[in-house]
Amino acid sequence: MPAPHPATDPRRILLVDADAFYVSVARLEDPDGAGREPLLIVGGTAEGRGVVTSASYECRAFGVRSAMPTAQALRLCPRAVVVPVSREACSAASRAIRAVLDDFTPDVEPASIDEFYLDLSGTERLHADPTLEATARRIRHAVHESTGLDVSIGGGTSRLIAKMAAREAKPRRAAEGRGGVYLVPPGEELEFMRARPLAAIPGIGPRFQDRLQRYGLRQVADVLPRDVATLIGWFGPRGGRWLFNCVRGIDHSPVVRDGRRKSVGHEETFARDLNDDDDLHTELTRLTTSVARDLRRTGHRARTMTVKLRDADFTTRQASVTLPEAVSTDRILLATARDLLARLRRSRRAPARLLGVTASGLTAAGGAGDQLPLFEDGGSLESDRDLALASAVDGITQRFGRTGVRRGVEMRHPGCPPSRPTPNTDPT
DNA sequence: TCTGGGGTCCTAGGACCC
DNA sequence: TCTGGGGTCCTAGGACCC
Repeated sequence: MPAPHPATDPRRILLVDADAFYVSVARLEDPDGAGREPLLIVGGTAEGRGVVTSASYECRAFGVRSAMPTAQALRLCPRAVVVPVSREACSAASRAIRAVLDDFTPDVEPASIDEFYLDLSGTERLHADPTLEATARRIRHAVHESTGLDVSIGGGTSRLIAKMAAREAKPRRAAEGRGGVYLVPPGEELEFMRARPLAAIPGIGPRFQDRLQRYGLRQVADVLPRDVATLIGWFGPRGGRWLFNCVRGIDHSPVVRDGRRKSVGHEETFARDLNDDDDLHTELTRLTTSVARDLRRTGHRARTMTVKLRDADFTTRQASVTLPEAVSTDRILLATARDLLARLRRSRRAPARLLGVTASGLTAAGGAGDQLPLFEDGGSLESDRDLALASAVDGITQRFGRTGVRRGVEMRHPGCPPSRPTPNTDPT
């Protein structure tokens, strides 16, 4: 088989994107409840501060969109039913889709929980399909057979084109049923792009749209007549060049198999703002131990910790610190998080609506660079005892659930219920 | 309308080193 | 005593995506 010729053979990229993913998973999980409800919203509750994670196509007909406050969504569509969906079920569904895609090419890159890029370049003979479209249809069928989920597939010579094409493949209305396949043939990228608004390009959000409009640019067609120098003058070397290529459908970024995870974090918006240091401390402990557990479960250590605080007025601040070595035990992570929270509270004391903890600068536990002797006496931040304790706690948590082990700080207040303000959003 | 939770990537300034 | 420039790391903030 002749090797593919990058200079002459166009790439064959697909974006496989699940339709109404969270709603579909909720329906599969509860066929007799959510499964029978056409007007379905996954997301926060009406009383709470939640937003819509995903809405059924029937709900979208009322103007309901994801990221919209749930209260607003219910005003638009009062008969909608709001349900939660478990994070585990969504992860399992995502893995199940991934497993099907792996049968078609080794080059699968997850872009989010419900989106995957595939590079099918050079697989023509392998699949023996007459066209890329035929392969895409087989993929849709295989995913549905195996998972019960519907996907829409966009395709073309780059990730950018595949992504934008996928939108064209989506079902517009519930009546149209399942999504489909939309491919942009090689050579027709410019024509495909020309007809679209700039806002449709991934990476052009509200802020960039504002800047573009200041120069009278709303449509791809408005940008096409401008030369690179002009665009660089307006949007800087990076932004200008990027935009120049984008509007022509040019994107050379590769599909990368299994990009390494860069960070692990958890955050929570409280049902009511918290201003008491003990309350915040309790929440910080809960979030940090949970991050630590995920870190160990996924075989990571982290060098950088970040604590995020959103004040009642929605001002969001963060503090971070990089440790001399990568760590993964509760003791060090908790001590670090506490320092960071104290720093944020010192600079401004306002009721908090959200607290978040993120670990980044990840390294594989036991991998190269892990546990370098840092101090002259050969000591390190975490003792063997810390590590043994952490793994014992993980064992207990796994067997008895998260209530099996509680931190001392939670037990210090016997009068309080187990310190967990009811999360008002769905657990995804 | 009153704004979730999971992420990635980029920028800019300052520290520090050569 | 004053002065350069490049590279890397760290921190804070922000845009963006699903």
